[in-house]
Amino acid sequence: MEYTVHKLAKMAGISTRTLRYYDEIGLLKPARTNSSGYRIYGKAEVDKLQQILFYKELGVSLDRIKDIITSPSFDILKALREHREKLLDKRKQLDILIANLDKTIALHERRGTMTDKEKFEGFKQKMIDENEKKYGREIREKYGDEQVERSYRKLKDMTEEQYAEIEKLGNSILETLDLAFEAGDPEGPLAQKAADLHRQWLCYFWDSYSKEAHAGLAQMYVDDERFTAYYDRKRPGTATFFRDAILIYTGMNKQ
Amino acid sequence: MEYTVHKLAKMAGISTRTLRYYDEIGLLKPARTNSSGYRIYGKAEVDKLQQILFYKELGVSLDRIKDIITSPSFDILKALREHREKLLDKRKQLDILIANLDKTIALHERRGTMTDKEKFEGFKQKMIDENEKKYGREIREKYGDEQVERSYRKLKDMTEEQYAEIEKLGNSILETLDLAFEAGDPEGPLAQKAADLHRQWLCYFWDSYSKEAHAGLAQMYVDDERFTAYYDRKRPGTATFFRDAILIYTGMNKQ
DNA sequence: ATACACTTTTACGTAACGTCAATGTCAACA
DNA sequence: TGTTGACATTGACGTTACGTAAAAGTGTAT
Repeated sequence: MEYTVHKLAKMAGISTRTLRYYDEIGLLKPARTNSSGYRIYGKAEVDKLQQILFYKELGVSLDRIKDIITSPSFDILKALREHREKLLDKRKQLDILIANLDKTIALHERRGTMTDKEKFEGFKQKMIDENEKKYGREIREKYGDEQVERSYRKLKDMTEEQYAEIEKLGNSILETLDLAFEAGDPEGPLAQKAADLHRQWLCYFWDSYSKEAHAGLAQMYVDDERFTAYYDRKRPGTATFFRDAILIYTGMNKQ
Repeated sequence: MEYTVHKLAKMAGISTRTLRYYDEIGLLKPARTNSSGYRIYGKAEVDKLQQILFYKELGVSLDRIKDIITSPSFDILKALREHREKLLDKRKQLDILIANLDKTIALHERRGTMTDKEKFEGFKQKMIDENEKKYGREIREKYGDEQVERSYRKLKDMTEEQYAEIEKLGNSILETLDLAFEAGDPEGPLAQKAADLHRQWLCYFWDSYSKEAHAGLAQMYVDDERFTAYYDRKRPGTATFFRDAILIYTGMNKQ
């Protein structure tokens, strides 16, 4: 059975242009051409086209498809696995984009409905964005994408009162921590109060609190110089002191 | 503060080419050019570039960004929502691609580790079991216990090469059938090729082939909803189409 | 004979730049 | 003051996988 471009294209559900293109790049050449230069495809070409379309459906580039179907020694499995990795990366990127879009849409929505709170909302969004930009990777690596997503969603859904509460809490932590640092004892009541305030603060962002995660975050405050700089900005050593206090608070200090 | 292309590009983390391109398409024109034609950007342009990059991060096209930032009446929310929908579609497509890739990789892996006799045997046994569980009774009723026993024994005794061949045949049947169904003619070459492949496939299981049995099985593909569901999973009507093709192939269509 | 369906090659357009190439400008140093 | 090196300009081609003409020839039916 022989086919002209039109027939083969219709059968395969593609355009004649595509067939001519495949001919042009040497992916699928016709069996022969007739006296008028018309392309004539045979059975073998139909099979080959089937294969090509199969891999194309998987999102493989024509270049790679060429490798796959022309050289029999080509490591198909490896190529497919690599391709899979690429697709996974792409999807991750998409997820991030969608999450950001959601945030942006929420921002615009609120701006449209609540002109009064515009500034407030803007600030919240900015805080999310900045947080993401600064610590996004580390936090994501340590706690996983989902945890971060939930945390952000929680922040987005907060009421103004809750937000004010968080801010107040944050200030309390710093004040108490300063006093505690002056007292010098991470086991003392002030240091333990600071740790407890910090736990409360965390609970605004985490939907499940665990001593282990709390202790882990405390360790990060010491390991990551940006956190350290933040807590040490008044007096060096505060970050380490705070970590010790939290380790004692969580009971994670005895390993 | 005024910036030349290089400075602004470095500050924003993009290339100078990008800035020139944005100028070219009228997305971001410099505040002025100096006597030598150098592009000079001011504070307003910095802000605008920030906006542009923000929307770009969201995956919005430069064309749309232009709309968004140039006309203040542009319905940003609507545009963002539509964009979100597009991204969701894209992700869905990606998920399907990945799932198909997984299946394909699994298939190739099985073929690759075919030398490992254990896995091969295990899979063969699994196939027999599944077959027995699914269709055992019907097949036994229609063709008798002995026939089924012989068929299973045949499958168990197969060599790896034969087994791979069967798998390949099975896939060929489905692929060819799909194409044939699109072509729409059960008498056509593709449909008849599918029927012929199916006969070859059957001959791996039956130790005596007959047109009558083949036609009978084809009818069962339509009568039994599980077979129908299998062949119709892509496009409804495929099972019936396949039966018709086989009836023509076996010459059993004129009763 | 004419209409109509189909074929061919050639070539530009797509999105968002990367990457030369050829040429001009500016600040600094010997 | 001349030269060097870093920076600027415009112009143009390359990228993917075709879509979409345009111009011209071919096949078949009426």
